[in-house]
Amino acid sequence: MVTIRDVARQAGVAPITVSRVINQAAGVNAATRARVQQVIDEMNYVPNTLAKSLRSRQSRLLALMLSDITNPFWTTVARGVEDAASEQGFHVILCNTDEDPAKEATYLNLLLQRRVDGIIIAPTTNDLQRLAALKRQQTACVLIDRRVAGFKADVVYGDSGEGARRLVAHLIELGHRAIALINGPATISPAGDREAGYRAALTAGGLPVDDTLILSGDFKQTSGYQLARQLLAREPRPTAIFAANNFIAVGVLQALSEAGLRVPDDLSLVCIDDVPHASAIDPFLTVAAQPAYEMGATAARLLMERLAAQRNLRPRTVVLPPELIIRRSSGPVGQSIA
Amino acid sequence: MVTIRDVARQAGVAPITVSRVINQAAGVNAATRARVQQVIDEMNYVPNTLAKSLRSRQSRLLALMLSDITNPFWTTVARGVEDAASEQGFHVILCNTDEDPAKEATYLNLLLQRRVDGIIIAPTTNDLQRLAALKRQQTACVLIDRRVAGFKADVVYGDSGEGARRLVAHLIELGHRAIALINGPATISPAGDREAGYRAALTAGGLPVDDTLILSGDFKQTSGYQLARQLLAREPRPTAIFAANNFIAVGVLQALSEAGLRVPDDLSLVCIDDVPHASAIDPFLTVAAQPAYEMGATAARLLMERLAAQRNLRPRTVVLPPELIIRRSSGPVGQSIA
DNA sequence: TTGTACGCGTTATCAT
DNA sequence: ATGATAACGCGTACAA
Repeated sequence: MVTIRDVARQAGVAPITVSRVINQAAGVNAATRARVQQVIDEMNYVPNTLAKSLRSRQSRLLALMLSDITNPFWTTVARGVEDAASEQGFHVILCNTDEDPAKEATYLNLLLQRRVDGIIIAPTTNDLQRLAALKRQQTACVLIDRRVAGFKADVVYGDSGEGARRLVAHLIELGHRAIALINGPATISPAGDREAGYRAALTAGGLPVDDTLILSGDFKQTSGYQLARQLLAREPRPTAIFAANNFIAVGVLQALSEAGLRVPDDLSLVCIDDVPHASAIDPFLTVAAQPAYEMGATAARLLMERLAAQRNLRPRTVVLPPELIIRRSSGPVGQSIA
Repeated sequence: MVTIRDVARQAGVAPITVSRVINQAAGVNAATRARVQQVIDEMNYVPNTLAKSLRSRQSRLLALMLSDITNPFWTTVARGVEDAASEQGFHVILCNTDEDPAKEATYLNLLLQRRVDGIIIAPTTNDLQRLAALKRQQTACVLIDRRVAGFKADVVYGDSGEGARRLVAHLIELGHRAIALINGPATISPAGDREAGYRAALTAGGLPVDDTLILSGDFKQTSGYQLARQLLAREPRPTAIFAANNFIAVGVLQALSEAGLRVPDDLSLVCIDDVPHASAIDPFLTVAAQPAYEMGATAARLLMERLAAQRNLRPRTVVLPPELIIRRSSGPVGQSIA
């Protein structure tokens, strides 16, 4: 493998001069620069980022730790992160935690060893302790989608509380009174936000909150499916379901389909996070779409800004608004409502 | 930051001994090992992978270059790669090329500088020259989903030619005779395979091939939408459309929806690659699903196996079979067929 | 403008 | 079983 020394020898200059040419640093005679550049090309010299990083103490490597790259929401976040990062020559390591704290810990460990410059993470739990290693190693960090009380870091999340409020208000406006909530795990902030928004909307609409209509599982299709089955077995059954994310909504649809029920004729369904291509496939679903791409890009930019800053920046919080997408006015409410 | 020397000094041993403890190498007295380990824990020592990689000449870093992380097919591939890699302590850098050769070249360059151990790539074109740098730098490589004639590397792809054949045979069995193909760019091998499968199925079914029914764009929704509109304007219009991938199919659905046409009543639609959650949303679509997760995991394993091998392995090719998923027998053929 | 000397943190090699 | 030395490839600090 060709090294900077080989190039230097061949060009008849010192290694540092080659270094200056590579990094487009000032202080190199134009003629010298041209000659060195030519040798670089001729020899197919490829600078070694590893050595450079070791020396400069920055890897230009970010990590994105999320719960499920299969979910279009996270996919879009990842794209936002990746685009923003590559604009500034950063690379992104992708890590799937699967909501598993053990996996999360293992990854975190390895990433710190690798000296990534920063980590964008959607923590599996709101446990402050789990992120302590980041502080110890002084690795920059941005929380995405999920807040962790007491953890000093930049935070980027969608205002899903507001999204929840508007979705439920929409249902109330359509005449629904028995609106169920199928939520994710209470240990992460968006679940709390969404339940709060749900409660606020009911109260604002003059409706009582029926705690038995609030179910909690995780943010996956299976969970949505199982909890929906529980709801559908009730007598009378709710006339509308608010699914706390897109995968839960898909699970609900699966349960409805099995029960021979249709949306919106038999039951209304709304959720947080868009279901991509839903409009092309079956445009019934009203959703509060979070600006996933923006969330990712914003997180990456905050992180890189922090890395570039000379002094320590104060932790910043960015809350992005959701977009309500009403694909079809949910039509008449089903029969179980008087 | 604590270094291996700091630990060594504190534990009263040489750095190399600490190294042996970290790497669980043989040749360290149990008592010494325990003492060193204790110091490591006390001092919160985090080994520096950068330095390790520089010295050992391996980064335990893979890269995955694909065209669109937004497509569920690629998402699933990515997950397979990531899972297989992390099993062996490798990290994965994710790169979106957007089918843009310039982006691809830029990424490739940066990845080589970073000394990634290997690259899994779905090349934007079948241009051998574009991958020459990989050879020069002797960086291991696995082609995924797309072959490049003359490029000596492991290849993993789905047998989408067979998938195409079976899908079209299915349509013929249902009585269709005017079956259109909306394909991706001819410059990449899966597009060629799918057209070949399409032609083979028609011929085997005793039907003539009408070249005007074969349209080619790219593998994105917009392309599928536009080409579908062209097809629908024809008189008589085809009774079935074979979309060469899932995003094209979604574009077709969009066009159909705008035209007030329904699947399968007015027109049949089949495609390569699954549309996730389609079954829960509207189970009409017959697809030939490629084993995306397996493809990713296989590619990663081939790559890591090659890295671990002492000697040079011959290039290997793995072709994985598609799975035909018939979500609902496509029902009676529309009226435009006699 | 260009160059010399050294260090970043680790491991390979060889020695004890 | 343990250690001394050098080297991986580059950039900083300082010198010329």
